Amino acid sequence: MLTQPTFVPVGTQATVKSLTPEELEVIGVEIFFCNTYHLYLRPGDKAVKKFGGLHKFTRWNGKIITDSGGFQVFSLAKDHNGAGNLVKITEDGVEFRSHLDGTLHFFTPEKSIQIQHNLAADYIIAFDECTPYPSTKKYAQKALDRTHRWAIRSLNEHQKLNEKLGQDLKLYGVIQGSYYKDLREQSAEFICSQKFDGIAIGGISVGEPKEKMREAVSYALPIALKSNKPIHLLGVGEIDDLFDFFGQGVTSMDCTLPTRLARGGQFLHRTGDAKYDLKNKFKNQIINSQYKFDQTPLDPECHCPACQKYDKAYIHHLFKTQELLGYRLMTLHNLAFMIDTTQKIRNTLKDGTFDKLKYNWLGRK
RNA sequence: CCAGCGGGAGCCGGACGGUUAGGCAACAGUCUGUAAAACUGUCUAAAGCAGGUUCAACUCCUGCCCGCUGGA
Repeated sequence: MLTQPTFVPVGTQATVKSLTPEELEVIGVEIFFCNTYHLYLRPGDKAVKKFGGLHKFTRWNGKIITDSGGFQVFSLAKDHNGAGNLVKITEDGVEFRSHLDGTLHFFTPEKSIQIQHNLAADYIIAFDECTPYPSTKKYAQKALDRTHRWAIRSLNEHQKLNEKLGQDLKLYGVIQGSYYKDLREQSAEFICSQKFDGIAIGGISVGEPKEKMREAVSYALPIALKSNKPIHLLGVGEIDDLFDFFGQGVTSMDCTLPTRLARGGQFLHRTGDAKYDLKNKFKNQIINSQYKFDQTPLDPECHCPACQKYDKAYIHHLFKTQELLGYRLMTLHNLAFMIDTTQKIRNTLKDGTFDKLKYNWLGRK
């Protein structure tokens, strides 16, 4: 299991977009996140199984964690550019309409776990329902109870398959409960009482104000910590989040942000002793005209291959011209920035200077 | 010199006797378990020039100017 603060990049379709596994290794990535729903649709979990699992398929020597498809219960249910509702939730499971061709698919907790065992990542996640923000308490309670029943079904199926297939995958249970204190506590108690290998906190970063997100975590985290199991935050990863949550004992978090920001043209950086700027949040747009003649690296202190060799003017140009290399260099850099920052947090948590580092970065405790 | 076609934002360009696109570029912003190399916003002005017809002209007519193509 993961034992120290780890940032987990997202590689939904068995690839961290634009980078090779070798490049991930170079910048210090230890693990990335794949998605059950997407890989079930393409190339199909059976196909991946035939290839010998995700590690052999991708040639990635590090760790892999797969999400259960639970987030898609939330994501595909949202109106997306006028597209209709693609999911239907029942006690037994969730009916998905493929976003690719509209075909119907039904995920039960058992099915999600079966797919994940076929994909054969190192860590897998119980099937849950990620409730939207805002949700009424009545609905949040109903969804939570259902998620708990699904948790047990996931756990049972998982234990069965580990035994049957001679695998040793580790399973995370997911705490839900929306933004209600008692529900979060109730969920944390329940999930921690089960035989999960790790505890994930989900249903956060779904469009709520950041304060709300911190609150939701604060309800569940103290209980989760008592379990002495690794704690994963699902879908969290702004720079301040790394400090706030790793600092409180969270073991890992995954987030699409650094890779997605990179493709959107925003680079993460910290120049000198700049305090956390609520406005720019350590990021800037490389396509802005101010960088056209800027011959300094994205971040002068960064040791990633992109920063060692290339300057902003060049990457600015690559983005202006929509050249593929631009997306690659920016992704490389943003991930390296996340990994390096996490490494600093690891180090200072060990030597007792974490608070100082955090204050230095964020200008607050 | 003759003929044909054409002249509209920085560029391309549809339509149309009324209220009048759209795209690109430019500039800025947004993104937290990826339906995302995406999305949003700003720029929203004019019709080569001079007349004419009309209640109303970018649109129809005349002349001139300029460009492209073809022909002498």
